[in-house]
This record gives sequence, structure tokens and C-alpha cells, in this order.
Amino acid sequence: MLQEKASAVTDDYMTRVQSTDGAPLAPDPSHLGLPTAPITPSGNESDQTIESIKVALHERELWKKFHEAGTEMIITKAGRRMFPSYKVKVTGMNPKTKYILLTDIIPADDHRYKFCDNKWMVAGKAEPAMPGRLYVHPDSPATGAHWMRQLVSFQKLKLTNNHLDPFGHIILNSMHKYQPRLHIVKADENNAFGSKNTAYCTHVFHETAFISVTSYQNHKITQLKIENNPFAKGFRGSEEGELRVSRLQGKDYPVISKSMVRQRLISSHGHLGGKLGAGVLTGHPQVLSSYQYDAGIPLSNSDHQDALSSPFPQSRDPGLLYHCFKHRDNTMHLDLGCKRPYLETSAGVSEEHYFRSASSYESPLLSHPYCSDTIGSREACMYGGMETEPASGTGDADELNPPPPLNCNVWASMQPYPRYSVQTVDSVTYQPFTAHFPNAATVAPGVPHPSVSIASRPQPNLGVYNPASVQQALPIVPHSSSSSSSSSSPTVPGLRDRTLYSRKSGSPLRPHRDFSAYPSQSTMSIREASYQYQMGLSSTGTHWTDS
DNA sequence: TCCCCTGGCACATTTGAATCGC
DNA sequence: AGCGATTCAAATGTGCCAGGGG
Repeated sequence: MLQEKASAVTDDYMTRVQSTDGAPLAPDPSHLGLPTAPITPSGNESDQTIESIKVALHERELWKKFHEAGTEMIITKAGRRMFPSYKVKVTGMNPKTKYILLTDIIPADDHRYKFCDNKWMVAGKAEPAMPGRLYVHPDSPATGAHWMRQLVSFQKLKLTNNHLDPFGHIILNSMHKYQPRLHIVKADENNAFGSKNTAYCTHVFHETAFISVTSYQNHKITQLKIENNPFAKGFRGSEEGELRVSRLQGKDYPVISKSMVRQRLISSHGHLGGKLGAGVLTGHPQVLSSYQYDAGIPLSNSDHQDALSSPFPQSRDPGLLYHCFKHRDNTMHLDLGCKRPYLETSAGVSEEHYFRSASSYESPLLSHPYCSDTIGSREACMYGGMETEPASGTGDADELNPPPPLNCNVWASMQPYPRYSVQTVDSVTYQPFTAHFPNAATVAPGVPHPSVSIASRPQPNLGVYNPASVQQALPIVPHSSSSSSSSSSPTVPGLRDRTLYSRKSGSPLRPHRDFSAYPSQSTMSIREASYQYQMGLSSTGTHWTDS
């Protein structure tokens, strides 16, 4: 099923970078600035490191509560944070190896939804996908020790429906279903964001899937948000207050008091726990799945049954999905169609592989409970270090490179996604990505770049940041249409011009933010600053490779 | 008319500077 | 003068809601 991507690179690369539809993604490596000479895989160790990385979703139970009710995330023009926020606990990293952690949010299917009769229903075909933007954790790159020391939080990630958003927020369409993903990329010592033979892995927690909205549709979600989000405490109020709110909302649903909500949560939690437990115990494997996007619309490939009784028309396996380039050819297809099950168990998935990399995520109930309380207290520390000083006070403060400044001149064209595919498998996905991208221009020709947003405070004294490296670091590569794979290496005309990053010799890759093109950004607060590396969304294809 | 989106509002938390005391 | 604790105001994050547009 998988096919070589950059056939001319190296055998090693060839065996790892493959498209999901069998079409070469980048027939001409020179377009990507890839070395034509064989790359000596120094990567056995790194691969093993990547493979051993485990990620646990923080506050998973809370996510499950929302998922059961049908998670909704408000998107606004100015950008809105996610709640629950995306936080993970990472283990299994090589303490001394540097990694880049980033997230992106991809369409979960190709449908547009509407909330009708107190449930989500398919309302038509999805609109063209928004520019693919990536949110790079502000601490990136940092050593494994740093990432494992505390909870890794992406709480400052913001969602927007502004297609021209200049702040680097992740752009989404309202009333569409999305799936956040976490990518862990091994960074080379000399090239923070890209190096040859570097591997990456992708983690997907299905309970984090959500439907983007401009205003909450499901009152259950509203209540959950109010109950759990500190910033919404003002709406908790008394029973009378709740009655008032419900009345004012003009909803035709029964008023649910705070206490009722609390009780409901408790009961639902138990119910959910039972379901999940059953699902896990019955061996719902982390399913390998794949789906393709055509013009920004994911195409369903197969049917799956959701283990959770999520209000979503079609939900996925409750467990974590692993994107792994080691998936087999008998990769299962992920059906994104609302009328079909989302996941499908793959008999072909190696049990060994599955359990090794997925079991711990699949069921915290079974093996890996995450100590949110313990690690949660560290979050502030991590962010503090990120926004003020790099891991000050820690033994490896010097391990962190200061967050690069953002250059906002790099914007993606508003082209719809060309066809691309995404595979989710039962294990960690990791893929070597070549470095040697002298500059963005080298990569641009054949590789549309999703934007990369680094939510950290821009710092002076920056070198240059090479978006190409980031792009390479991600499993997102242009995926030619099934019919014209390699030859069709999509191009992003404007990318070269937009890309203002270049690598400064001898210095770590750091972006330089340039807001000149966006006057409105002058009013942007420092806190709001984020680095945006736009990869033409378009582009985009998420490409899962096999090593 | 319905659905969706926008902007302003009130309320709460977070953040950082200013102040104070030791 | 230096450090830590406390205070306070501004910034920021929420959901609510009226109004507008398609």
C-alpha cells in the first residue's frame, strides 16, 4: 500500500518515506533539497528512542467526558483556546536527545455538521480545509529530559475561523469535526528542526476530537466547560443563576443545575469508564487507519465502529491512534464517513507492535494512569521557562534553545488541500526526514508547507529559522493525487516568497518574526505572539511513512 | 424564517509591576 | 542593597446574548 516518496534519496529513505496510495510523493528529491547521496542511517538508536516514546494524555478522563457529550470547541476571529487543553505526559525519550513537539489539527472527516434534535448530524459536505498550520511547542527543541520532566502543555494553542489569521492560530471551519495530533520529532544537535535520518512519531488521542463551533450548540458541553474551566467560573453561580442562564439561552432543554451537572458527570463518567474498559479489554486494537483528502476533504476509506457512544454521528475508537511508518501493508483504513464506523481493527497489525507502543495509551485504566496532579504542578514552570527564560533553575537550562522569533511573512496560500492521505496505525509513527534544506526555497517547490506556530515569546538575537526543516520534521508532505503521484508534486507558488527563513550558519535555527505585512499585529501583545510557519496548506498532505 | 457568525458585555483568572517588610 | 511576600491593576480568557447577514 505504501509507496516510496523520495525514491532518489536513499534506500533507507526510500523504505521509510512512502505515500499511502502507492504514489511517490516527491519523485525528484532535488526539488526538496534532499541529498541525492545515500544517507547513512545513523538512526538505529534514534529510531529506537522514538519507538520507545510513550505519550499519555493529561486529564484524559475529562476529555472523555467531553467526548461522550460531543466535544465542541469555540473558534473566534481573535482565536480561542481549547478546553480541555491539550496536555500530555511524555516518557521514554532519550534524556539527552533533543526533540521538537508540535501539534496540528486535521479534519476528522469530510462532512459539515449541524446540531439538530440535541445531537450532531451530518449537514453536507465539508468546506475546503483551512491552511494547515502547526503549533510548535515553545520549548522546542528541548532535550528528552526536559520534556519528560514535566507535563507538556499546548494550552496556549488557539483556534480561529479567520482564514486570514495573522497570529498563527490554527484555522478551522466552523461546524466541522477535527482531530488534534501530537508530533514528536527528533531534532539533530546541529539542526534543531531538521536533520537527516531524524525520526518522528505521531500520537492521536481520539477523545480529543471535536467539532468546531462559533457558539456552543450542546448545553451539556456548555455546562462541562463552565464546570471545569476556571475562566468560566463566573457562570457557575447559584441554582437561580443557572436557571436564569438556561432561561436566557432560550433553549428548549430542561434546565440543568450545577448539582445536576455534577451528578450527571459522575454517572456518565462511570458509564463511560465501563464502556472504555470494555472496549479496551475486548481488545480493540489501536487501529491502523488511513484516509485521504481530496481538495481538503478527507475521503473515507472504510468503516469502523466507535467504541464510545459519542454524540458525534460517527466517532472513532476511543483509544489513541498511532501513526507509524512501520505499519504494514495491510493497513486498515480509517473511515471518516459519518455513516460508517471510524475505525477498523486490523488483523494485520502486529500484536507485538500494537501492545508495545499502544497498549499503554489505549487504556490508562489498564496500565498507564497518568499522574496529572503531580505533573500538572510543573506546567507553570515549563511555561514560565518558556516565556521568560529557558528552563532557568534547572540543571539543563542550557539545553533549551531560546524560542525563535516569528516571521509572520510566511503565510500559506489559501489553496484548498490537494489530495493527501493520512494514515493512523497501531503504533508510533516515526520517519526519518532529511535535513540539508539550505533554505525554504529549496523545499518549497515540491513541498507545500503547513504553517507552524510557535507560541512563545519572540526573542531578539535570532538567527534564522528554516521552515523547511520544520516541514520536513513533520509527516506532512504533499501527497499527489492518487492518479498522479510523483509527477504531480504539488507546488506552492507563493511559498518561496512567503518564506523568509533562512538558516544562519553555525547557529541554531531560529525564526525571525516579521509583522510588517500585518499592520494589525502591531497591537498584538507579546503574550499573543506566536511563531507562524506557514506551509501551504495546501499542501498538504499528511504523509505517513513506513521505515 | 432559520442558521450561523460577530462583537460587546460581565465576570473570573492570570500576569507582572509596584510596594512593603525583613 | 538584596530578597521574598504581598498587593493591585491590567491583560487575558470565558460564556452569554443581541443583532446582523446569507
